[in-house]
Parts: sequence; structure tokens; C-alpha cells
Amino acid sequence: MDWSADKIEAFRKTLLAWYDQEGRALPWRVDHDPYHVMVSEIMLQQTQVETVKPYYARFLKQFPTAAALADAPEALVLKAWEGLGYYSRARNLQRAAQQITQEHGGVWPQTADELVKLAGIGPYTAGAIASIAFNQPEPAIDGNAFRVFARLFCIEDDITLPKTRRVFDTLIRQLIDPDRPGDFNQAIMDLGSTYMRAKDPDAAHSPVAAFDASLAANRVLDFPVKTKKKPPVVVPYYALVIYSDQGYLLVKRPKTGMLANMWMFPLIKRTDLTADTLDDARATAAKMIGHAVYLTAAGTQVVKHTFTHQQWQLTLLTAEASAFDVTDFGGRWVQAANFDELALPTVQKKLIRVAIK
DNA sequence: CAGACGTGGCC
DNA sequence: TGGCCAAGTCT
Repeated sequence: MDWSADKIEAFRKTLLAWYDQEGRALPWRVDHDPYHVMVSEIMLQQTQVETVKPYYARFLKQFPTAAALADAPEALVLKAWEGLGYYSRARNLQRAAQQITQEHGGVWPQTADELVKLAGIGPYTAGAIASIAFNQPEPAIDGNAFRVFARLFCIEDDITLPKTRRVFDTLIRQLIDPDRPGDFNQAIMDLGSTYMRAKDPDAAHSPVAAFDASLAANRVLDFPVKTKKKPPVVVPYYALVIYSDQGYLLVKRPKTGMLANMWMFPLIKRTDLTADTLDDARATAAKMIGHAVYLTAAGTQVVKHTFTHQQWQLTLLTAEASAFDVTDFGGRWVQAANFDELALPTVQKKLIRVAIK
């Protein structure tokens, strides 16, 4: 970092003056309540601002304080998170609320070192809460910060490598405004989502254009450097649509892994079958639900749903049955009219649209 | 470190 | 339409 003390001071002044005038008015910027900051930051992980807004409002209405969240039934928390994705965030957020109320007696830890010990809070979120809620001079290095500083300094390090964080952390600690660290971090995020966005940026009109080495070098789009992600792996499944006069059979997914604790039709991974025939699927289904049902292929339509790292290809198998006991494997008969009482992932809603009506 | 872990918007 | 991206963390 080759900036003089004067240049650093000028950068802070310019950035914060712009933020004071043009910073976004967001629901979670109304106050600096640490619980509000935590909820918003967890929701914003890998998630767009516009997506988060309605969830944030509903969530705070339903769980107004950390203590209220700590005491809530987990199923309600998951239901409030339905559709946001990365559902372990919901479980970890509630655990963090419990840690604060129980282990810390309701007194918030105020340093990044302490905050990072809370469930679901990593270096970014710890820095965000510490700086925004507690005025600590801690960097909050998210995708925006990586992009903004990579461009400002033409940093060639690959930001997908964990070791690269250290480079940015060291740099930002020298730049962050010690008087307004929270505003500094949020100003960087606003810059990163406007003039210095990933696609179609407008670096020339950025308030910090004079400090932008990538602009001077006409290399804005060369930064940040990141290696490409691998394409999702295709995973074929049978989705079992089994109905009785008691409703449809849904199962609660395991506590860990994909769509943890969410409710879905029972799934059979076709690569787990020895033969992948209809008879094999029926036998596996019978073992899974402790009851023989006569499954038939419901047409040839395949429902596709793509996650970050997997593409599910779901073939529907349907059966009508007289209601049998499903409690021993965590199943539940649910009338279609009552689906909205349970937390359902988007892929399950997609299956419902195709399979029912 | 590499891979798991969701979703909606965009072109 | 399929691929890529967006305020990361955990194992």
C-alpha cells in the first residue's frame, strides 16, 4: 500500500461525504441495534438486498428481540426463513441468539474476536456487527469490499482463495476511518453495488474515481481476480407423491445437509438403487416408509431444480394409499390446504405445482 | 484448502 | 434457457 497519510485522509473524507449524501436508506440502517444488525447481516449473506427486505421486516415483527428469537420454536424460525435459502443460517442465527441470552446473560460481546465465536458468524459478519453496532475499527470484507479494493489497488490475488483475505484485511485496516468504521464499511458496500458493481460498472463517475488505479490503467473489469466455479453435478431422484384421505405424505429432512429440517415429499436417489427400475424403486420406497404402496410413473415430465453445486432431476412416482402410520420415520400426512403451515423449500413448491391439481 | 450449502434476477 | 452472480460460513 503506497498511499500517503494525506491521501488516506482524503479518501476517507471523500467516501464518507458521498455516503452521507448518497448512501442507501435501508430498513436495517434506521438504528444500530446489534440484534437488528445481526439479523440483517445474516440474511444478506449471499443474498440480494431486495430479496432480504420483506424477510427482514417479517422476521423482526415475529422475533423482535434476541431473547424472543432464542425462545421461539425452531420450526417457526425455519418457516420465517422459507424461500431465503441456506437454511443453516436460520438455525445458526437462533443458536447465536441463545448464546447471547444464555452464555452472555443478554450482554452483547462487542469485539470481532468474541462475535466470531457465535454460531453462523464468520469474519465478515463479526466485522460488520463490531463496526456498525459497536464502532470498532474492524474491516467487513464481503464480495463488495473484495471488488472495490481489488480495483482501487489493482490487487491481482485470487479472491476465491482463503489466504487472500489476509491481504485485504491488512490493507483495509490502514484505510478504515477510526471515527466512523461502520459507515466506512457500509459506504464501501454501497460503492460496490453502484459505481463499482460487478456488471456494467461506472467507475469514471464514482466518487472515488481519483483513487481508482484500475480506472487509471483502463483495467476496471480485470478486477477482482477470481477462479471460476465448477458447474453443478446432475443428481437424479424419484420424488414420491403418496396420498391418502389424510393428505399427502411429507417427511422432515435430516438436521444436516441439503435443505436441513425442511419438509418434502420422500425422495429416492436413483444412484442408490441397484437396478433403477420401477420395481426397485417400489421396494426401496417400501423399506423407507415401512409400507408397500403401488407407485406408478406420473407421466414422463422431469422437474429440474438447480442449486449452487447440484442439479436435481426429479421424476414423479405417484401412489394412492389408505393412511398408515408414518410417525416412526418422521413422516406426516398433510392436506394440501395445510402445506403453508410447514417450511417448504422452493424445490418442493415446484413439485407441488407439477404434481397437484 | 475444497466442497457443501439456496434462491432469484439477469441476459 | 442455461450459466453466472449476489452483504459468507462451516467442515
